[in-house]
Amino acid sequence: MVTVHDVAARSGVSIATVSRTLRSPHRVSEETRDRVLAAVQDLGYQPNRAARGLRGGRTGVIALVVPDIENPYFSALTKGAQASARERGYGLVVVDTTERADVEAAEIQAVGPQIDGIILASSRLPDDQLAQTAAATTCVLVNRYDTTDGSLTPTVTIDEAVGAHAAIAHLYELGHRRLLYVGGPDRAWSQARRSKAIREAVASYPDLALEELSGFSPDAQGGRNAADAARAGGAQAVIAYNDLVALGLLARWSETGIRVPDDVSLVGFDNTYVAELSFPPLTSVGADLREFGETAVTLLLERIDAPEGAAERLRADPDAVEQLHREVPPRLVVRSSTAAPAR
Amino acid sequence: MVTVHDVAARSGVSIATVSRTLRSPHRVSEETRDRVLAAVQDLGYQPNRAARGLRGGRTGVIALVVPDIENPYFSALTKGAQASARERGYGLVVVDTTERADVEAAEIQAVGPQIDGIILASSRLPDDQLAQTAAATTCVLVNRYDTTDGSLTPTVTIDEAVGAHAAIAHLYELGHRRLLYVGGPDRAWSQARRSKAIREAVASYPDLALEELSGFSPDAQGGRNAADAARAGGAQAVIAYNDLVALGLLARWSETGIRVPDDVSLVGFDNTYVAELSFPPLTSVGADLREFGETAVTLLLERIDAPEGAAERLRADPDAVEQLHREVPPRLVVRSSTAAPAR
DNA sequence: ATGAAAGCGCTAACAT
DNA sequence: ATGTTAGCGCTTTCAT
Repeated sequence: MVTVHDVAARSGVSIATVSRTLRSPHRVSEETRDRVLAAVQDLGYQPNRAARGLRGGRTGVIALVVPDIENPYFSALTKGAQASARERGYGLVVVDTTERADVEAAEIQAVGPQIDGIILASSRLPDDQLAQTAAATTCVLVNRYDTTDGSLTPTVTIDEAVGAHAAIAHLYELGHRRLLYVGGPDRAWSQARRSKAIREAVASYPDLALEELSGFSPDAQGGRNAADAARAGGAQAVIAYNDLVALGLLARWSETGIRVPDDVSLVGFDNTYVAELSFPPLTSVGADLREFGETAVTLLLERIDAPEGAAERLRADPDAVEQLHREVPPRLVVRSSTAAPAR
Repeated sequence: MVTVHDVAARSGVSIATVSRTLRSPHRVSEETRDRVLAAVQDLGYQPNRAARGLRGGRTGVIALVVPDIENPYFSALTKGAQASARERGYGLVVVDTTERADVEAAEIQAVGPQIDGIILASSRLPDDQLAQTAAATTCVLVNRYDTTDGSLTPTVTIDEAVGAHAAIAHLYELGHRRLLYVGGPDRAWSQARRSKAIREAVASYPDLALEELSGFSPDAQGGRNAADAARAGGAQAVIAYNDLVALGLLARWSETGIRVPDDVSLVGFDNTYVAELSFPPLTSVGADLREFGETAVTLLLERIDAPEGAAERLRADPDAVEQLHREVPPRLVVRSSTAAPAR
């Protein structure tokens, strides 16, 4: 292992100068700097993160906590976060909580002291625990708000209203007037928001009817379970909680001879890559998830690098508070699971 | 932050005793141990990994390097590795190389010194670079061998022969006699092995005919691209390089009115969760990928914890060398994409 | 502009 | 069985 001492010896300076050259180059003469950097290069010196972390209180590592890394939504998010963290010289530790709040809490506890910050994606923690975590750690929330008054926890969310309007407008223009929303688990934070956004979007069209089913697990099995009930009401178009639910609906319908989009149009949410895997490929509403992950990392690193007392300054500045919350507008991607209703 | 000093003060012992209580409990009197552990509990003490790493040369972190975390194969692998690492008190840093060998090399370089070991999954490195990396770091290879003579790099692979035989036997028993294998990229390490295993399995049936197409990208697009050519030869059953390719074939065939399994049977590889997403769901051959990830972590930690000189002892013991290489037998999971050929 | 030295939290000799 | 202490590699005052 190459250390500062090796570099110092090689370039004929003290270890302090080596450190300075790397951390604050302007405080070192140009001549010395060149010599040191050359030695760094020659020796392939890599500062030891553990040592740096010990001294400076920073570890150069952040954590991303997700409910299920196998879910395409979170793997896309992880991909973006990972790339962004790497680019900025941070390591990314991934924690999969297997959808369990207790595991999530335990892991935050265990990993918290060893890292510079946490990204909590679709946290399953109850509100009070979330607020407590947000207060105790440097963290960024994805797909969830800290509902505490005056909370300064940075947040990245989807603008559900934009997404819902895009989906509803698309179906309306195709000529559908009887819609059905197949929702996710009633306890899910996104389910409440998404459902509300869809109801509001529908309400802006006086001649649109909306039914709603909910309580299905947010995966393909949930869609399969919903499939028969979803056809009972005679809706012309179905909007699913997410792409996996949509694929479940599609699979079960295919078994029973119901054709998409001939018999019923189908729209998914999140626009994950699985939307392109099915036949027909799925029309879906979603933001760029990788970008989503990148944004979360950016926000977190801003937080980490913020000088002490920045929070107080923020609290005073209402504009800055807005900066903390990024609400990303999703796009509608039309594929062939939606079409005009049969006459 | 709670340190050993806080725990020591609280329990009225020295910091050394605190450390001992945690590292080697048997070297501490039972009475003291209880007192220290109580203090640890009360204060919520968490040993600082950076400090421990600095002292002992261990960081408590391992890295998993994958070509693409969004690929369901690697996200399942990651899930297993993550769970296993966490269980044993290790952090897991995930690195996504976006399928690029240069990124992979650079990341191994950057991350190597800061961690205790690396799991290289489906490495895209050329043989010589891989051998060099394997020699220079504590690492475990997944889905790839270090071809160096006498290499002691632990390896986890799929037993392709078992998988191929299972798939071919299944199709044979259904009555198919004309088969087609749609292979992946010609340069891919798995493609060569899989293709060979399939040819050998087919050869054990005198009345089986096998065609082969290859060079397709290992994703749904690759499958779509292969779809038309795959029908040209008139094969009764198609075996795809992996599930994504199979889904691509399926999607394109559905567009053109070709029905699975009525017109052609279809088998995927890897048995990822996407195999269950399609209609019809995919018959697929694969090992339990989470277990695969767990095995890799186990092997790596054994390596990390191995005392100095263990390598020499290993080299002397031919049985132990076998232990280094785990070849996992996959299972065939029959779903409805395979059926007897129409008469 | 540069160097000497303290110390981050921990573990492992060494001493008692 | 327990305490004292050196030192891992680094950053950061404080001197010079």
